Amino acid sequence: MRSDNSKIKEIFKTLDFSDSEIKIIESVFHKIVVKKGDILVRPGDLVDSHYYILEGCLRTFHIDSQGKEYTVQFGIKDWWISDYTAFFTGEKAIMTVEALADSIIYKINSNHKEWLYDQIPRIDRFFRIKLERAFAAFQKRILSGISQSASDRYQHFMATYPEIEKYLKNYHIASYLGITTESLSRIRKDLS
Amino acid sequence: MRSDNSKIKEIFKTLDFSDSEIKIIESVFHKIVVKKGDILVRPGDLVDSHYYILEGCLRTFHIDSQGKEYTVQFGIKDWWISDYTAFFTGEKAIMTVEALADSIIYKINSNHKEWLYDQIPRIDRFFRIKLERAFAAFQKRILSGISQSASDRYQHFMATYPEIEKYLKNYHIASYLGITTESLSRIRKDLS
DNA sequence: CGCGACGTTGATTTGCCTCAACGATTGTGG
DNA sequence: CCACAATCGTTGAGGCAAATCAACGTCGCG
Repeated sequence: MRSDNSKIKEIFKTLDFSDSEIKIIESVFHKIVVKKGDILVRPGDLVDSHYYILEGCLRTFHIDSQGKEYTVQFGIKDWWISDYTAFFTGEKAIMTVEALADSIIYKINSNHKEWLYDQIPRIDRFFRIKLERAFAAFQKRILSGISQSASDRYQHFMATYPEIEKYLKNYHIASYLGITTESLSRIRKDLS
Repeated sequence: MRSDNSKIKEIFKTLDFSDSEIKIIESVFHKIVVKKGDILVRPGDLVDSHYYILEGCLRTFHIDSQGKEYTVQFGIKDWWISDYTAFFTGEKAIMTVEALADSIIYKINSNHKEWLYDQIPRIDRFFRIKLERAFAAFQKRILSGISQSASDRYQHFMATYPEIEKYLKNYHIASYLGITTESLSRIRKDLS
């Protein structure tokens, strides 16, 4: 399968693989095509999958007891997404993972991932580095959350992730910033 | 050196090493003893070290243009600490890492760490798993920050990390929660 | 076309901040 | 070891940012 082959190369574009390694990797990645609005993970699920976004946009969010939504992460092309708390710790999901646009995803499950680490050890390093960068970004976001005003956080978000904007409704952004849609509306008005 | 040897085993307690591996690891870890108030990383530093806390307590915090402090992370026995944004990305530090008590630290620098990954590949996995757990904890903290009131965040923090409390002043906790010391004082009053 | 989802605006309330003053605690030098 | 200063924590009054509640305009889609 030549075309799937090239997708695998795209996922791990910083690594070079032999044909036999590509075969190994292909055997544990599964392509899923989802439509806007589709849900990949629901609260209470056991999350044993990690998702690579080849195309489209997804978000991970939590719904509290009052039904309010809080977005923890957006993901677009070439990002990985899941409910990481559940995926890494084995706890049940408290998050929902939802497609914000028609998307093409490559999915790998937890056991297969561990197996893959054994088969091709430099993939361990690959994911460690991905994780390091994501971790650094989260640290910055925590700092932003405790140190900046809503307006500053909004401007910072828009400047940092301009490519994501086109997939988002205002209420997605508000739920990411931890403010209401009304407040976001007023912030946008003040800035214009 | 029998005693240093045992410390290495403590740092990597989920792994088993041969004597020659222990020698390799010892050669890249350096013990530092710091006093309460000592600074390990300053804003503007190139951060090429990762710190393992054998004993004591440290924190990583940011100082904004008005001189206000925002604590991003505390660390106690058996935690790792640094300015991760700087350490992972190679950017200059925007954080300060400070000892909140007399502490015993084991320090490894970035190049040595990469070298160690090559020498003993399962250490890659060890750090990946550490990072996964830290990442999950950060995701929870972000959610807490955007979804909970200051009082809820305070109670959640105290319940989750009771062992850290004894090292902290109230203003440390306030700077971690993103509130003022006055607000924290009032929250404590309301809860009692 | 008509309905539901989305975004905006206004009035009011609330949670946390700011500024200021004052106890309590800690630590240090005489 | 005490005295005193500095640091830390608490309390009060007032202000501001963002939430809440409510109404209404707009847009996109079945």
